[in-house]
This record gives sequence, structure tokens and C-alpha cells, in this order.
Amino acid sequence: MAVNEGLSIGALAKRTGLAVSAIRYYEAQGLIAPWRNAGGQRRFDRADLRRLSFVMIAQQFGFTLPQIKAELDRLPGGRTPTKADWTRISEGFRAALDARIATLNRLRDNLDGCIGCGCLSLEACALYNPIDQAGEKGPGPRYLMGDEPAA
Amino acid sequence: MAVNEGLSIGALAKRTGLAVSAIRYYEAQGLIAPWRNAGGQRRFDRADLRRLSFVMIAQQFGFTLPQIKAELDRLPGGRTPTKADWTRISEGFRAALDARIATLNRLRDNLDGCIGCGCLSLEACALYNPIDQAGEKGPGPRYLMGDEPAA
DNA sequence: GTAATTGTTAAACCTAACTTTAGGTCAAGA
DNA sequence: TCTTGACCTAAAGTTAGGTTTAACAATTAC
Repeated sequence: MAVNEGLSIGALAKRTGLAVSAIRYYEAQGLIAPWRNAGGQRRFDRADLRRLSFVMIAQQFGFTLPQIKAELDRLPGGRTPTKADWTRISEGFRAALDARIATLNRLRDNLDGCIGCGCLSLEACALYNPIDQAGEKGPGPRYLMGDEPAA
Repeated sequence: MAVNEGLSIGALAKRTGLAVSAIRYYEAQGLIAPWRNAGGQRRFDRADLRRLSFVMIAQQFGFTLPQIKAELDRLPGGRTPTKADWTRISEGFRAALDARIATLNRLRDNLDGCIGCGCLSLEACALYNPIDQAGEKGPGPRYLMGDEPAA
């Protein structure tokens, strides 16, 4: 180990708090692309730390892994987000977050109108309007509040 | 059909907008308990309409099916929510909703502090604090914002 | 030099909330 | 009566985001 030969997957796991299996999974999904040493083991460089940081934060915002990959892929040269990139991306996050908060506030307003009403009528109740939005995708599990971010 | 013999599963599906398979699934989960006619087909009564309405609304609020079942089971006599029940339950929904909105607002505040910062440092970044909360359950898929309602 | 640790793979398993499929039954209209 | 559409069951499939397992190779520590 004359020069710095990169981090092992275990070292990366310790630094990020992610499980080793999760990091391998992210590689399989194309979010990171480590190289291999002579023995076939994965080696990561420091930029991968920030890439994984980005993944973890974006997950906080409700983005799926394909969406996060799309965001990373969209960076020129496929590089890790720089400060300027992060400013741009985080403004997008803020818009998605604002939209989600607005949805919840609408739901709360409807609920406030319904407390004490007790109708639960499928035709009349304002609480059903958000349902129509959530059911847009048809089969499969639904996202928790039906508000998949617009990336 | 001299008297009203109850609704078929297809009729119930049409009235609620739910898939037939979903209604059968809800029965398997103990959320509704139809009786059977002579030919072994499910028959539902009108109260089941409101029960399913309740299920759909509660799902809007992010409750899981076991949680919704618990709420229905807690009603005296296992009956469908009345107006008074609904008032009490919906106040609980409001609290859960307020908590979720508060979480998102905290996340947005942290993001606002980070726009333009670009650090993405695992040790220092305020955006990581919410992650600790979201990761509380360990394995498996996480709830979107880590804020499972307190029922 | 050898034992313990860490790494490798592929494939199976996990949860939630359903849907789909396969193979068969029931009910209603012409 | 016949046919069509609605219904039945049980089991397997779906999606997302991973974890677990098994069997084996490479590295590291002593």
C-alpha cells in the first residue's frame, strides 16, 4: 500500500453507515462504478463517498433509485455533484418537497372540513379527491401519499 | 330477489372503485367479513360500503392495513364507524397528519440551509439528522418519510 | 505459515398491498 | 337449454429496496 489504492467496500460501509450489501446493490443498479483490484475486490475512490451521500439525501426526499441514477447520469461527464450542481439539484428538491407539503395541507384542510361530518360518502366526501390522484398508476403498491416527486 | 339479499362483490367493487381482488384481499386480512349465499358467493351489506370507505380514507393518511384493522376492531361491537366515532378517529388522523407535515417542514428548513453549501459531509450535514430517524426499523423497505403514524 | 477477517458470487428471501393465473363453479338472460 | 359473464380458490407473481445464505477466494494479523 504504497500510494492510496482506494477504499474497500467495508471501509466505505463504515464511513457512510450503509450496509455492505446495500452498496453492492447500488452498484448493481448503476449508481456507482467501482474498479477492481488484482484479486477481484471492489475499490472505491473518495468521490464515491459523496455519490453515496447524495444517494442517501435524495432518498430522504422520496426519490427512487432510478430517479437518483437519472440525476447523477445527467451531470456532465457523469461526475459527482459539485457545489454548483448541488445548488441546482437542491432547488429541485425544494420544489418537490413544497409540492408534497402542499398536498398534505390540502388533505388536512379536507379532513378539517370532515371532522364531525361523518358522511364517508363515496360520492360527496372531499377526502376522496386525493384518492383519485393516488390511484393513477393502477396495479402494484402505491407510493405513500401518491406524490412521487417530479425529479 | 324478494327482499334485498345484499351486494355481490362486483357491485361493491363498482360502488367503491376498488378492484374485486382488493376486496377479497381485505377480507383475508380481516377488514371485512361478508357472509355467503347458497352458492358460496360473497354477499355484503351496506355497512361494508362505509367500512371500505373508511379503509380507503385511512390509507390516504398512511395507515397500514393492520393499523386500520386495529382501529375498526376497537370500535365497540366491531361496528362500522358512526358519526361520533368518525369525529374521534379523524382527530387522531389530524394529529398524525400534523406530525408528518412538521417532519417535512423540518426537512425543508434543513435543505434551505444547505442550498449553495454543497458540503454533503456525512459528519456535518444537517440533512443527515432526519436519516437517523428514518433508519430506525433497520432492514426492509422504509416508509417514505419515516413517519409511520402513531395510530 | 496459518488463522481470522474481509471479500466474492448467485440466488433466494423479506415486507406491503395487491394482481394475475389456472382451473373450476354459479347465475342470469335469450 | 345453452351460453356468457360473474364468481370461487389457492398459489404464484409484482415492485422497491434491500438482506440473507451458501460456498468459496483474497487479505491481513500474528
